Amino acid sequence: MDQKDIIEFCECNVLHAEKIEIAHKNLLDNESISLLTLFFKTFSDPTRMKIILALKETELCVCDLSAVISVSQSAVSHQLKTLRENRLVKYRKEGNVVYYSLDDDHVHVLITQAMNHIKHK
Amino acid sequence: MDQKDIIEFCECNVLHAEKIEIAHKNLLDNESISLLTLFFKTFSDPTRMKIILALKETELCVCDLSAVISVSQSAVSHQLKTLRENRLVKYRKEGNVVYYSLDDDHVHVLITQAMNHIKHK
DNA sequence: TATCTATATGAATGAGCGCTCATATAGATA
DNA sequence: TATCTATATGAGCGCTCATTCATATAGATA
Repeated sequence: MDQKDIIEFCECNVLHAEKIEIAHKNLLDNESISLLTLFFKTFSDPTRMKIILALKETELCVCDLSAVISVSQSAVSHQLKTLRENRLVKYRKEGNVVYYSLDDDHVHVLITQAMNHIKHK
Repeated sequence: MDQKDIIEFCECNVLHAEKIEIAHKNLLDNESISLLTLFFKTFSDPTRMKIILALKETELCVCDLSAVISVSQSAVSHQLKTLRENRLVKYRKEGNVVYYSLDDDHVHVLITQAMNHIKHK
């Protein structure tokens, strides 16, 4: 997209060409934007956040998770599916019990940083 | 909440008391969970993400933002309101032009880390 | 094989939210 | 003062999604 196309989109006239050019360089392609926002969306639900926190140190079966975070088994299963699809949890089966654990430990680094950000506001 | 209350919530019986205790210690209070998930939710919308990326190096007026990310002025204004309420952007007025900038530079550290996480999957 | 149990999943529902459209507001200028 | 411009905002619409409820599935046990 060149400068002319950018400027023609806007309905007003107070455009700052140099700043726009700088800003434009920091944008990402649509696929990256999509991946990024979907990633953050995974952390934007209380039930999923509780699951991730609960799994910080130990694996848990679905029943354990349901009990610890006080959410119905079905709701937990639905959210585990989302977390699985986003590769944030993995699981192992033992009989008909399924044990879930974090697929990526350093996810908690992100959460901790977010927490610090909130506290300092 | 004591162990008994936790266990009574669940409808099945495969509970692992020791693991549950460990998991329970890592949970946060409801207010912290709410703050955390709301924070992440702010980053889960493509328009808001584009605004944050565009403001990485330079301030921009609403018109610039609208042009750079190819979103209507009204939609940009609505999302800027959300970003303002979450203290992620600040603004200064000059006449009837409003210049927005990031209120917290190290937000980009979080985004970069999320990006790395996605790439390594 | 028949049943019990742990988990998964489809459908339906209701709440949240991002957009558009119309309009309000505030500052600048004639 | 009257109008023009940049931005803000309320209402309404359509879509997404988290939950519940009912049921399916798979492994274990009798």
